[in-house]
Amino acid sequence: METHDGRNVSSREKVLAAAAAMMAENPAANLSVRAVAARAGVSVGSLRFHFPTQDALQGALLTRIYDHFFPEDPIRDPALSARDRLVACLRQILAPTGVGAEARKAWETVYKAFIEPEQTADLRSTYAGIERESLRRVTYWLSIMADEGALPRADLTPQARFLLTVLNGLSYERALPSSESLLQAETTTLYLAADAVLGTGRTGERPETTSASTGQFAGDAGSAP
Amino acid sequence: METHDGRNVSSREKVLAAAAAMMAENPAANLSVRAVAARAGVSVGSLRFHFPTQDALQGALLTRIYDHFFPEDPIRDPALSARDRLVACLRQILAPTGVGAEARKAWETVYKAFIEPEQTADLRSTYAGIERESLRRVTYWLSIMADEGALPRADLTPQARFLLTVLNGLSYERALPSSESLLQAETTTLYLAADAVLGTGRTGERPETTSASTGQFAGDAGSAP
DNA sequence: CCCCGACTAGCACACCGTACTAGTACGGCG
DNA sequence: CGCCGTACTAGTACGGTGTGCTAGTCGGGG
Repeated sequence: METHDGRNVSSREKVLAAAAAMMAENPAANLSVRAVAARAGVSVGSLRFHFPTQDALQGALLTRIYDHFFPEDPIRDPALSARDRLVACLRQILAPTGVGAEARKAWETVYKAFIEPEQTADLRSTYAGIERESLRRVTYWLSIMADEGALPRADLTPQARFLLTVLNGLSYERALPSSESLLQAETTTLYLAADAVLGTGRTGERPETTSASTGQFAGDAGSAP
Repeated sequence: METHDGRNVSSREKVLAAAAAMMAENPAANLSVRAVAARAGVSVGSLRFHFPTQDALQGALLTRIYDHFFPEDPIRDPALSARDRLVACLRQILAPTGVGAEARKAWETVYKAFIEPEQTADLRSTYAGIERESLRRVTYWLSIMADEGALPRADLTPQARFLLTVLNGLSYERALPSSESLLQAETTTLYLAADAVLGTGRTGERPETTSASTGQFAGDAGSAP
């Protein structure tokens, strides 16, 4: 916690860890400046120094989560419930999108590649390949969960397509100028989508069951001191 | 106008009118208690008396506006089931997107308006207004269905946001070169999304005592009344 | 008559995000 | 060595939000 030793791990990291932990305990929690600062044991001034705006905090937290949420495919992780695993996997797809300017850059690429140019048969087939690849990946995850009985063994394509649509919407919203906190909205939406496919968690239910999953990465981040 | 004549038209109506006017002038405007009260020429206390919570104000305003502008919203069609009505309403939002080249054109507009240019505060607020408008509309639909008991009465924002994300994903996919039959996939996805928020369509489908009293708003500043 | 309920006004409170200032530790430089 | 600039922290202040509480006004019915 020294002010200026070689590693400035002190405050910035503590804040991030605290915020992650709070998110883990309750995804709907309000990550207010003071709450996070208190939890991290730093002052709001320090927090503001490292994260000049609330958006910055949320952005950093978002990238942190997606960065090392899980290095490899968490689909088989036995420590996680089905819906947590599914959400983690979906986040894997969402991760390369990035946030903020990065997300906009990604969308520029997509736009110039597939939407702006003339729609030739060649272009179509190229995109069809990409789409099929994502679809295959999601379907693979779903099939594993179907094996576990988490959802009925039937044609999983509609569900997979549905999830892909949600992911498309989310990445789209990442590129748009959203003034509101992306973090919570995105998490909630992901769990809603997972529940829709898995049949778990009726509407009114709170997603507090996620503490297991997010808690893991939170502990990872906060283990510094 | 008098305080207590037969009709209490005085304050309640003035507040509603003021709020509607403010929203008409600037959809991105923040309908804060004090701003609306000042505009209406009443005190925040009076406003609070008629609309005990901000949600109540927004709800009343929402019904008023949409009843006036969209009298034949399919949301009221008694011949349709809840999920059919919801899907029909969602299609209303999706409709202006168009399909094929038209959808790409629409997307180009959005791209050049909100993603490509520099992200100024002005741009942000403009988009925030649009987003909030859509969110309001969807929330309105959901609130009606909540009145019917089709889904638990709680904070409908997450669900509405979820549906908007799905719509965003769908309109995005309309712009992309998709070789397969868009219509069927879209319909399936829409119904999956509707089922996700309504809780219908699942194999088990237990009516289940909705945990209405859940303090699902632990995140809501923690000030539980 | 007086009292009661509908209504109004206004302030107080807790919380939010952000700006700003004072103070402290450290490294480099004359 | 002393000095200064940089990095960082703490604390406070300001304007904003939604909500609760209390005192006060009005009109009509016991």
